[in-house]
Amino acid sequence: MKQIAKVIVDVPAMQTNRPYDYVIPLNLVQKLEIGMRVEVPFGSRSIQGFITEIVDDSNYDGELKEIVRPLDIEPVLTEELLQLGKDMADRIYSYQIYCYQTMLPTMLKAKYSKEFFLTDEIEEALWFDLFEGQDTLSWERALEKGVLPQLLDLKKREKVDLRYLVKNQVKSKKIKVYCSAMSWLQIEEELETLPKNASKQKELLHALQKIEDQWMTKKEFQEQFDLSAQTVQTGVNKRWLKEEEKEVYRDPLKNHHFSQTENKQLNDAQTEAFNQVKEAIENNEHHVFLLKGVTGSGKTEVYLQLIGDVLKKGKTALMLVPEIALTPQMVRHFKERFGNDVAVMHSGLSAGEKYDEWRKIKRGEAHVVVGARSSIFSPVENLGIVIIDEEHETTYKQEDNPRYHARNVAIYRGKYNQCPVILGSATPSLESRARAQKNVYKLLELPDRINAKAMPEVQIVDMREEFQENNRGNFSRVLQEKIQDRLQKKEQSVLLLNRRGYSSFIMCRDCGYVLECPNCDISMTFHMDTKGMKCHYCGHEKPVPKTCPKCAGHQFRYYGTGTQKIEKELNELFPEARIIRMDVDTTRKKGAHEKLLDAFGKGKADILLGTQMIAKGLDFPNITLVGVINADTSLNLPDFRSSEKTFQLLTQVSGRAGRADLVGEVIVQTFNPEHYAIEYAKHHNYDGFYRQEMVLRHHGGYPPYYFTTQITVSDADEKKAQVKIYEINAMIRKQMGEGTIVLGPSKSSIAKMNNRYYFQLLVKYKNEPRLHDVLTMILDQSQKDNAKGLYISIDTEPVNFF
DNA sequence: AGCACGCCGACT
DNA sequence: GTCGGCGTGCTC
Repeated sequence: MKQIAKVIVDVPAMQTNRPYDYVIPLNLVQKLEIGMRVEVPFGSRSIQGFITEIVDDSNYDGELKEIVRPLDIEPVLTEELLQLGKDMADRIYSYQIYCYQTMLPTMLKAKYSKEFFLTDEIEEALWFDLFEGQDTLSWERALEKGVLPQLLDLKKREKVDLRYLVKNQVKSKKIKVYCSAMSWLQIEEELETLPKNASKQKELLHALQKIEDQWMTKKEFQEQFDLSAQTVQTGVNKRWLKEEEKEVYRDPLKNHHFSQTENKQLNDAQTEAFNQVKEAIENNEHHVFLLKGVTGSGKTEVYLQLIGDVLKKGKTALMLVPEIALTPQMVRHFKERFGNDVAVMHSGLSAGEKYDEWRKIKRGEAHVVVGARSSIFSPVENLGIVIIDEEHETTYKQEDNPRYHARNVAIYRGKYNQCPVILGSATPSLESRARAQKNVYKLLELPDRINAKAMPEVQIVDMREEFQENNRGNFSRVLQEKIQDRLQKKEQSVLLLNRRGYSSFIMCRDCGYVLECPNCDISMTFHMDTKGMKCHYCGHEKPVPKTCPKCAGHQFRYYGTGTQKIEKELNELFPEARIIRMDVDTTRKKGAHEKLLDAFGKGKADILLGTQMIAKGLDFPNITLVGVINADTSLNLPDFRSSEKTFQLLTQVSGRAGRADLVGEVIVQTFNPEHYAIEYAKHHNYDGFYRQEMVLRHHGGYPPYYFTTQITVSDADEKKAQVKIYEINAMIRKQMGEGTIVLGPSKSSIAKMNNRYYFQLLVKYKNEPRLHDVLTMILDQSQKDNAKGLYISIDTEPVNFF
């Protein structure tokens, strides 16, 4: 019987966000499966697609085309992931094709190209001129040579034609391995014929007799039998050794050795939490647990033992960690417990390494996946538990299309697989904590640090007083004293620079002019390393102006506290101190992050100065002082979550001090010492903060009391974007019910980015069954606008407000 | 997203 | 009268 494949094609548009039917050619009938990538003709092109279904007949009126070829031998998406992608696209107003592509390593994304080829005889001179003696000519090359019009003309006269190519990028790493090419007897004969003084070669032959048909690399050969590279090469040249290519995984951790660790004894609270989740595992029940444990309360050990439990049942485990917390230290915990059964996925891996880790998971060679946001899509089967550590982190929400939240995907997969989901945090998001309050999630608490150590003492320093006392620097006198004290005691200090929502800029001293990016509507950032100005949004760079563009003044004042500036100040205050600076600039290179932390851990520096990235996963015993240089830059952002984020950050860094037998101390410098987020952080009082913040959210009508959806319109023409947002605004307001609040429309706070103008609208609602249809309709109708360069984007539950 | 088809202005 | 601009709609 004729088989039809339903295919989601690689065309990201609302009109093509549905399966297209294709005939499966006879020779592929048994070979194609759902979840495979295929090449299909689409219009006049040839593109990639995903088979989502295989059926017997089609409703399509026209003539069906055939699938050209499969791009995989095995499916790359499981049935679960296919379903997930479909549901997800609908919920977050994205396209299925975007969702599927996000689920896969970039290596599995097809590359497209097109080339000209001859269909008829043309003049030899002309052919040579155009095709340079080749059969085909790529579109790019034709463009480069400026012969595109000529070729298009030939195409019109049917002398040449265009061919569309879909290139599969998949490349496996291969290494050469060697094996003896001779039998024992042959080797004996060979030994006879060798001259007496060929002692090394004799050694090699004896070695060959020992290994029989075992394959190994040259290097392994050398090491095992203590031979030189030259000797082995002689063996290869004399054909004593045969050569073969073997596919290997790129192993980013090959130079690391992990010793096995055993389960640690759990304390009462840990045991209680463990048992509750274990029960869900045993009964194959889906529950969401909110594991609230202060820093150092041993959440990780609970995770490890639960994963161990899941593995014993023959199932798999998914563990999500924020990208910046995915440090070698963190990974080590898992590798030490589960060895090679762990696959690690993070942004530091090359495309090839990511693909290999992905394949290990896909083939069931790794049953535990530890990774950042996108690892939630790992192709694991038989899922037994999903853990999201630091669940409050906003990095779990992807900021561009598809705008998914890993936490929601986790819960989806937990339901699908009937397994528990654990959301862990010392400072849960208000949303999650509120759900636990309503018993939607089960609350599990680890209230104490494992070693029964008290939380560090937090001292708040009022920087306004420092200013009045004429201390204009970034270090209060108290903090200076404490740092000096640690230097003497040979203990380590960590200094955090809160850079959220913050940038350094320059201002004219005469007229107050601030240098702005010509493409975007924000001030440009001054960079110490290049001594130039840079725009954070579009990357535009220019030198610091000599004179003010507005008033021609010569004097500029440099504002802001970049890490480099603080480091300089620190150097002047403590010339003898050894400082490690950690920020985007010093950690850009691969492995730099690890190196710096490692150096600090080994005591090669006295002070670690850094941005947000040092707030997590730092676990060194010798740190007894944590200083927060500017607690409140994140407090005054136009974002209803600014207090929550500040509280989380302060609590997070406080946990870094004094974990071992040394007492920790925390100094928080601020201009708002009486702010409740800072007050509650000082007392390590999450519950107090939660209650107060909930009251404010209730008054303001914000999550978790309301759901939010943001609609953004952008266009190169400000007027067009504005007209469109008002149009949408009118439509939404007409359709929405009583309890729904629509804020805006308004200009985005960064109204212009990359020469595009942004307008937005925020819908706050408790129960709005029609919203989904209205928004889907708006997207359906946006096709023409899209073609003209006007974009509409819909963000459900946005986490960052511009 | 591309690409073809189709309807209007500027020109050989 | 034709070339080519872009606006519109379709792609199994």
